[in-house]
Amino acid sequence: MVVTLKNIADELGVSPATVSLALRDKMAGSKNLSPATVAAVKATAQRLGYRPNALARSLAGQQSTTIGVLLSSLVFGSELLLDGVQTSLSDDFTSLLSVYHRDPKIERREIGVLISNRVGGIIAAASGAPENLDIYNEIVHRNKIPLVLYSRHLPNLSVPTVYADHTACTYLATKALLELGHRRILYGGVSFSKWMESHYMLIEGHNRAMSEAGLEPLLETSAGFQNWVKPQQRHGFAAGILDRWAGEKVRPTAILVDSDLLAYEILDECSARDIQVPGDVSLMGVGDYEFSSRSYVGLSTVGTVGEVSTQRAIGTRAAELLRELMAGKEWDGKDIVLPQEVRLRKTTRRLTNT
Amino acid sequence: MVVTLKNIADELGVSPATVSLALRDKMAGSKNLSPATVAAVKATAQRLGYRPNALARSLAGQQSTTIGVLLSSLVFGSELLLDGVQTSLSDDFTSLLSVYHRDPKIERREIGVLISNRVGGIIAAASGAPENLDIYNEIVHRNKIPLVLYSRHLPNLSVPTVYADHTACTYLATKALLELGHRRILYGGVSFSKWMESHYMLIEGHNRAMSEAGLEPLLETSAGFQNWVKPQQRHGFAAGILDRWAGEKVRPTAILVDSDLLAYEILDECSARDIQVPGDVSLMGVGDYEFSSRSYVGLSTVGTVGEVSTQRAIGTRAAELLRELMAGKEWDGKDIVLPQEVRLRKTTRRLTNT
DNA sequence: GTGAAAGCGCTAACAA
DNA sequence: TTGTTAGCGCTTTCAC
Repeated sequence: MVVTLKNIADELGVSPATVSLALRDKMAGSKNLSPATVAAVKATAQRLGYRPNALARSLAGQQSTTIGVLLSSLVFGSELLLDGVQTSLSDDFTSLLSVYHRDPKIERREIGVLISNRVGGIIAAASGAPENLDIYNEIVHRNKIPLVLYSRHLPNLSVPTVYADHTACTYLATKALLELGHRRILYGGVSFSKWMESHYMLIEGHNRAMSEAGLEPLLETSAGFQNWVKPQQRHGFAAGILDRWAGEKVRPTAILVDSDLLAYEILDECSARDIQVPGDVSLMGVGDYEFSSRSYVGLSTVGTVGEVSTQRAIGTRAAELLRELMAGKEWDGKDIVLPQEVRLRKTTRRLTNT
Repeated sequence: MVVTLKNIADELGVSPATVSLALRDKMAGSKNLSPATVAAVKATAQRLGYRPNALARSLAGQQSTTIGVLLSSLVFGSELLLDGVQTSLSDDFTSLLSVYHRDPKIERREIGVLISNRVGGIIAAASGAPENLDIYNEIVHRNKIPLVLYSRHLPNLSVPTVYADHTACTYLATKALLELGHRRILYGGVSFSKWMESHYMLIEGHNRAMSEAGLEPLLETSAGFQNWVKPQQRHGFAAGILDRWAGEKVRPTAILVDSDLLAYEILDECSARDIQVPGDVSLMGVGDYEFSSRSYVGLSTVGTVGEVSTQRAIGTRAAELLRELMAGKEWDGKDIVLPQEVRLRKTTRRLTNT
């Protein structure tokens, strides 16, 4: 029922090799098939409804048309990342999707799957868990699979990494709040693991801006393995930040959180507690996610210069880079750091007095 | 550098066949490897860092651990669909992701890719374009690849389909609005192609409820190939609906749109035009997307009974069904139709006086 | 209990 | 210009 190369060859009385070459227009150099046979082969392939077996092709040809995409989780925003990747290289590659739900055990297993499938390249959001460093090394050194990381680096692994300039995000955001006259700013951030580099870079950016202004930072952060995916946890953390805010003797006039996703939760909780934004408190996020720019949300935030979506930009850039690496180009040793800019909207206001 | 079965066999002085069997614990029936060799094989496989080649395995074993997921586009909500699929079967399968951006040409090509990759099963949002019906037939009849569709059926193809009860969605929504006292209701819907069955079912549900109440429906629909993905188009259609609303002699008191995504655009445009929701007009969507339930959005809508996300439920159910089909179970001929329920929130109000 | 051999569908040298 | 021959890494039947 399913047609193979050999079927076509038999049908035409030629050899499988000829069919193979004809179908792929491989007549470079010494090879030179007559246009007639090429045409004949293509015609009967068409007529028989031949579909090349990609597995056999990869196995024999020692090269794959599949790339692996490893995500830490599938949440709001992931679709844009994927779309960026997809759009950049779906003409030549198909992506094998893996998700590890922020669980290093699953991460390890999924990478194993990608290696087993002999993908031609991998784009991954590594968890950073130390016990999995060896497997990333295996990808790069043993299997020589081109790898592009995003969002975070991996220690002792020299591999290109794509990310939004984390420190700039919070540095710029804080500066913007300061310029609006805010002095008491509550910073809220979550980290999903103790190896989450961005978490610390984000805090650093904020601290630097505050100390440049001669102010003491006010941090409400949670480290450790959090399950951001579970709505309750996400929401619980937002509630915690607002509790902290409400509990301060002198209430902060602004809250800066390390992600728009968290800002949405804060907005939600503010709405429930009847706290006015920006009347009672200004709010700022990071990332400029899809809903932030809607006029009925209007979240002030930080986005990537020249890009609508940071997520999508990361996907696109990572894919472009991976394509080059797969084409055999040498990595120039530079990460791709997406420049950031503040986007002030409705959730922040200028302080008139004080 | 990369370890193969043969390497392990040589290392131990046994045959590749033995290694193959040992590694897969295949000692059923007549086969009976000594526990000692099995242990030895496993130990050296471990030590050498052996990774079975999934391609070779599939090729030789005539069965795949990969499934294809074909999406019409990657937009807000797709991540939940994918997460549903992923969570349901990532333990045994990896998914090959294909997106056709609502373009039947790309759809055709991507399906070709999935077939070429000899996936073990496919979950697809078919466009319904007539020129591609043959290729869906090819999947099912020639390649005998288990197929589960979602969102829409395909004519002349007897294949399980998973979808939210489209007619019920708008029927229930309309009834809810009627019960709130609304009489003039503007219905807005978009279709991306002329084969989009849900579009017509949704209109039908609305019409039925209206006619049961002895009222004339007021429709503002757009058929034909729209690119919903492009924000301008999406927004443009929302603006069109509001224009229509504003232009009516007797203004409708409620607007019902066929998707929360469209409702968000309407909210956005209302905010821009300073139209109060629900003060000036009540608004209702369909689908209960992630943001609708947030208290600062509070979109009244229709969701799947017992499920937080309809998208996720579709992914989960489709995956579960596909798994059964791949396990050889016969399809019982019934589609999976997700029951719907109205969820009234802040964007709708009861009309006090007519 | 274990091995030898054939073959999955294709590609890539090298012959002819 | 085309065919022959070996694999790619694995599974599976059948013989030992």
